[in-house]
Amino acid sequence: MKSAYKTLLNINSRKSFKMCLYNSINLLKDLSNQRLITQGAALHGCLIKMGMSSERYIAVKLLNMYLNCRKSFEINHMLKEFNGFDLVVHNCLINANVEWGELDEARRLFDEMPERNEVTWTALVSGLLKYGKVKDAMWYFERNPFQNVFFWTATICGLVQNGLAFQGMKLFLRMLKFRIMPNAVTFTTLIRACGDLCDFELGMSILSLIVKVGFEDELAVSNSLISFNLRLGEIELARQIFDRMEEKDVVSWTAILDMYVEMDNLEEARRIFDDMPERNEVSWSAMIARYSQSGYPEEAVLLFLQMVRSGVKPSTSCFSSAISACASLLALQSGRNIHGQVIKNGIQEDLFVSSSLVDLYCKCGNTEDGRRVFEYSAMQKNVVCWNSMIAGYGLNGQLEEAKELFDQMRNKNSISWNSLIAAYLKIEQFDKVLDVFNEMLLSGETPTKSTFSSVLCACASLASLEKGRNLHGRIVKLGFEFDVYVATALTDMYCKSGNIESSRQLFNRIDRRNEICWTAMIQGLAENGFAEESLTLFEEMLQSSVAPNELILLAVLFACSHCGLIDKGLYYFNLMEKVYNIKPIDKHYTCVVDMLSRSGRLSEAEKFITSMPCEPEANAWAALLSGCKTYKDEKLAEKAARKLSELEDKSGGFVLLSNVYASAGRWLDVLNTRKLMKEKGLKKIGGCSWIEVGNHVHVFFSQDGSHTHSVEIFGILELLKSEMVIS
DNA sequence: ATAGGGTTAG
Repeated sequence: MKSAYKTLLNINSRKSFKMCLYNSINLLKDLSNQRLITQGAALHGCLIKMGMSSERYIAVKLLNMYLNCRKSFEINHMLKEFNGFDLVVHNCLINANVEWGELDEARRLFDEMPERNEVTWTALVSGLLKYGKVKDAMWYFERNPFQNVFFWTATICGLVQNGLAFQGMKLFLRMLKFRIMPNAVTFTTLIRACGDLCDFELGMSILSLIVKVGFEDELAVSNSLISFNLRLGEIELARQIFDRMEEKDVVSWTAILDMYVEMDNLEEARRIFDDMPERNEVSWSAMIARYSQSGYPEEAVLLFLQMVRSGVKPSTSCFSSAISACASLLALQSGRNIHGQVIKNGIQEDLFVSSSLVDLYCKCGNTEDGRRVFEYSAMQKNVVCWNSMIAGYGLNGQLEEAKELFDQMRNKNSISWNSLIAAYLKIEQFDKVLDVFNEMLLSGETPTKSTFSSVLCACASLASLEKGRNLHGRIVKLGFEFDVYVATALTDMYCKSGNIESSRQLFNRIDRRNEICWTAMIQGLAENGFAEESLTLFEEMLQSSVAPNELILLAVLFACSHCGLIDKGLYYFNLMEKVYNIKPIDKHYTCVVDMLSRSGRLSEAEKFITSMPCEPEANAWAALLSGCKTYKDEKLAEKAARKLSELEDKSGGFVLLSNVYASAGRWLDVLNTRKLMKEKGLKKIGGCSWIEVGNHVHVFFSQDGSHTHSVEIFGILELLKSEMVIS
């Protein structure tokens, strides 16, 4: 286009007037579409010089260009040139107001017009649909006296874009009854509608129509068919269509890029991206988004930087994907830099951009800046923006703020509820999790898979088998039972409530097991005393394609320790770095100390704990101390207790130590230890147990008052005792 | 008037 522009400016008078006029109009259209106002104004100057600026077509195109760029001074100047507003000028104004989102003004113009044509009606109806005013649009639709393909196609398309694919299809049938011939654009819209409806059969009937009318080789039609097939998982068909296309454009290439993403082959997608004959901002944004969504945020940010460096102006989509990638990386500084670019580009009110910025600041622990972005984004914020802010407060444990915002929300969706539930889960207010879940059900919102995974997690923490079973029932009804996330949460819940049999049954029926669900089962078996089975399962996992992780090895070591399989435990521990490439953390070392201490290999345990490359946890010393108690090693016990009291201000170590002294008969030391505890203000925390009756959890403490109804409970107990004696 | 790209929860 640049060369066309140069040629035109260098045009000399020998060229025919008509030719020049034609070229100018096309060029103005391009400049206007690309918002190249400087070049446009220069061309305007040339046209004035050549005495062509008041030529009717040219003048209209110039007006359109200035409207597109919202240059009010030039717009007013152009409007003065026209003698009164005729139909065409009026249509231009309506289109521009729709573009600016000034719907009321567009409607006012429409109502004022002395005469209207099909363009006027199409502009108004498609404008209303663009801003979601479906009812109003359909009111005008029924009253339009002018019928043509453009009008019908625009309306069908508007309905589809508002998520009303079925209504769109119905309108298409009416269109056929009116004997209006669909064109290629109509068909691309219809194929998209079939994709929205996930209806392969319907898509195929539309395709048969396309072939019948002879549009199957149209570029846009083929492109829409590629994405239709991809959406329905027909990867082979998508590929076939792409391969047999004679002409391919950026859209085709960008669509086929998604095919490889669908096949989990990001390297190949990247190769397509690098080898594409042409790229535009959409191709860039597609690739950046795919990296970010598929768990490769570093690549997403790198590609974004490469895009900026290569001089392509990032679109708002690129910005939101790049910011989201920074959020996953917790890269606050890079995120701030991009935020600066956002402000420079004047797109801080865009809801996609501001939502991802809110998320970025909150994920990085800065809810104040998050709130600032939230406040300064668009006046009419959408659900996503609100949800990001609520989830952000939740992530940082600011429950009051989250709840307040949640209560202010008018249009909540399931994610809003899930965010609040997750927030309570995070601060371990498990009862609140269940309360909010009940409120959610009462409000009529349908729980999703992630709702269940959160609520089940709360049940597992409460070891509330009754509620967990209840949820399981709902899950079965909704058909979520074998979703990996839900099934894992269920498995974990049953493990934590001691119902290992149900866990096993569930686990065996999960087909695509990920590392999280293996961890849950291996850990659950180990903690419930099925250590050997747990290790067998671990061996089974090693045979599958899932690689072990930190947590699984922790569970494995735990199992070995509880099974007395010390050498096996040490064997796995040694494999961690060498074979599985996992650097042991303090928790793994603690496990090994525990393992050695339990079996009485105390000096080995001591050697191990002192040669650790990282600082031992307090629990490691506690494990050693506990071993000392079992095997009556007072000297080592004193050392361990000292270390333990240096690391944490809890009573556990002192209690253990005094027990060690007691079993050795050193009563004076017992007294001294107790005294020391008192001086430090430490008190032994009593154990507690609980039982669930009906909908209520009853907690019993081993020491004080124990239960609000303990007098009655003990009374009944005495009564039962006497009954038993009598019978 | 169209086909390809965007944000939030687990």
